[in-house]
Amino acid sequence: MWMSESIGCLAAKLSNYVQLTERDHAHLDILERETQTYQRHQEIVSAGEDLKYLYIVKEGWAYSYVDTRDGRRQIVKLHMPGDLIGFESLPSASVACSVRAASTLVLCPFVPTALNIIFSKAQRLAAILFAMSCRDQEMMVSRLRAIGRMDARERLIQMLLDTINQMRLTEPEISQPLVIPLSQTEIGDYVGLTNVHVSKTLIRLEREGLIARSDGYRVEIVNESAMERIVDYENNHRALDTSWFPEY
Amino acid sequence: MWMSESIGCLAAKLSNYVQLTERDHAHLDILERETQTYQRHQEIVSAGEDLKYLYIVKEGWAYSYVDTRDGRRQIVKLHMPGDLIGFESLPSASVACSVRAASTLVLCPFVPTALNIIFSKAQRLAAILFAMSCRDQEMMVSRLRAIGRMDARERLIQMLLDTINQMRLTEPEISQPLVIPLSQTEIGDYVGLTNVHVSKTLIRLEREGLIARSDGYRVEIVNESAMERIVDYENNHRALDTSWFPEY
DNA sequence: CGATTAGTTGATTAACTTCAAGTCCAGTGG
DNA sequence: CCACTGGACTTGAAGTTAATCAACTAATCG
Repeated sequence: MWMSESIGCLAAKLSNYVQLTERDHAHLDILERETQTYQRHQEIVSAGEDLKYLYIVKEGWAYSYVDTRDGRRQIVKLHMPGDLIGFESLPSASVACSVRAASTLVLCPFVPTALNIIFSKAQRLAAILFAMSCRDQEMMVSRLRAIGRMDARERLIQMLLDTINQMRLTEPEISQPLVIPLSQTEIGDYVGLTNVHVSKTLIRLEREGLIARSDGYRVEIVNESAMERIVDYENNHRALDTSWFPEY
Repeated sequence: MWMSESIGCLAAKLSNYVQLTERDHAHLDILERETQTYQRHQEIVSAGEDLKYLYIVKEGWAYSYVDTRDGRRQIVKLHMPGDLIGFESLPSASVACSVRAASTLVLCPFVPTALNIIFSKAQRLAAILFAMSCRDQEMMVSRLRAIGRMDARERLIQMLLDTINQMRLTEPEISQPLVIPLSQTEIGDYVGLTNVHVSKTLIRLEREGLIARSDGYRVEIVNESAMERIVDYENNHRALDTSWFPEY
């Protein structure tokens, strides 16, 4: 655990959207004071526990997931640097989704009561957090559409586009091929398919010339616009509307 | 359009969770000042439009949905009295989900800039709204699990349990049989199935003695605990943890 | 070097969709 | 009052998609 000298990860992501004041930065620093490192596949919290911490992703990827008793798993969200983890657990104070490291991972844990200060002393920041929570909902809508109404090929295309666009948030000129630290079983758990069918469908996408793969893990999105047309894609990650934010 | 004398619908629902102050009530009244009535199946907003209003449901049911160009539809949420509509559209200021009346419906529209006042003058209420948004996410997690990893029978069971528990929020001792103002096509769009398969599966649930149906629209949940066991159900709609709320 | 994990492949099976026909209304107009 | 219409639901047959099962390959790691 150490003080971060550089700008925080959440602050970095948020400043893509809004102009942050000194005061905002000061409050955000409170949230990003502590860090904790995890290994790939390490379980960070398990569903059902009492909620102790919320997290900001500093480095690496994590994912939230839910299980059924008989072993089926659904991955709910991917978390990349600057993302917030655990807000769906806030209302009931018990963990709604288990969280696991998808790669080597650095998180900044903070206690929910830290929000107290933000709501009372930094209302504009509170509004920003609210907006991020709403944006999460927007992404869940798109995932629901994909899983509920798309076939395997479309689901994987949607996932790849979501992923690259989420990566671009922290690295706008991202270089291909992408390294996606998820096994095909995990990809299947994300899009609601089996690992076998993911394998077959990725091979199909490769034959169609939409993607290229190398080394087993690297994926290149070869024909992004064709893929966007197939799933009628729209990128959610645009600027924030701040017209309803409070002034200081 | 008329002033409401009685307690607002949102206020009524929130007071199931938290003790609202005079001040909270005053601010909530601002949001519930106007009302607008719609007929069953009437379109209230369409995806892609500029966001003009957020809504609170006063009476009746609505649902949010998304379409694909080729006509597939996914219903995202059901909205019942006291629910908030449209928060997923807030970040981008453009409507993310179309909204339609499922029954005769009364809504209270309010402009997003009204949130400005709540965040700056009623921080505790802002925290409550934030908590409601997080709770929405929690429900989306459960829907994602259902649609991504359950078969038709389990999905319908999950939907029925979600529905009755959501109804209990405003009417704790709800009387069966329930009247669910959704066609089987709409139910299918909600759970990611065709109307044909919904029909067959409901008949199966009826034969199994889990539900009973009458009049075409009425559904009775005959064996709720058995249904809860089948889908490993847990009811999200419990008390709110308010320990992180700001004081006034 | 065996042991484990991730991915691929093919055969079989199960679940769900599609298509098409038919029933049972409630509403409409002659 | 009755024929006509359209919507919602049901039913059965046929077709498709994805799951399951099982065997095999390649890579990694002690």
